Amino acid sequence: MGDGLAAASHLCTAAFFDRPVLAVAPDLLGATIRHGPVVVRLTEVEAYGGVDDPASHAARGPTPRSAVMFGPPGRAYVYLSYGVHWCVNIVCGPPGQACAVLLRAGEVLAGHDLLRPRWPTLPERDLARGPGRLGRVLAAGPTMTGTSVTGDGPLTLYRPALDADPGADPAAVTRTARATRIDSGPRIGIRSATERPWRFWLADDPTVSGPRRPPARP
DNA sequence: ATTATGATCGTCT
DNA sequence: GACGATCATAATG
Repeated sequence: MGDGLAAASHLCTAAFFDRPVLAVAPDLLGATIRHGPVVVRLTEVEAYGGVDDPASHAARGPTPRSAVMFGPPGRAYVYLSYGVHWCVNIVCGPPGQACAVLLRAGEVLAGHDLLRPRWPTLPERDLARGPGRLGRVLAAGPTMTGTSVTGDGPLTLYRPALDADPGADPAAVTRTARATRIDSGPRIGIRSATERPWRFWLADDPTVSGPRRPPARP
């Protein structure tokens, strides 16, 4: 391959996403997502709990927009944020639960030739820092909604390089093989269910968009 | 460094 | 017609 992906070229399977969203979300940290020549290592995600989560777009049942989340896991849900930014989620869990993981930030590993001319002054660590900018470097758009991220669509997700056993059962892909600590805290930019610490990030990673320290324990 | 504001449009009421 | 799972820019301490 020659682009640095060799150590991380294990596809995330549909079974990887067919687990509780609170298990999938932290397991996506350190994973890489690719669209064409652009590759990003994920450093920050948020879990959304579907029908039981007031902060989720799926909270009030299926609508034309949220319908994809009610379908099978491993597909992309792309929505327009504030009329400006296209943000990427991955559907998780069994059909009907409408759980998803919002990809919030990452480190660009490949594709600089394409990206750098378009944002010549943006600091390296900011290229995919925040869900809007991450969606931007991935060229996310509405037509991506419903496409699979397990190999057949424009977006492809690869398991973390440190989870290197190709035959491992998805349920065994845990933090035990991970070198980096994971922190968690409240999700960003929402007004309900703010008590749920469902935002996850790689501790001390400079590409994380929000607060990099977990809230103080009372 | 932090804070304020405009942009901009699909989605749902 | 109102409201965002946000970001860039400008103004201010």
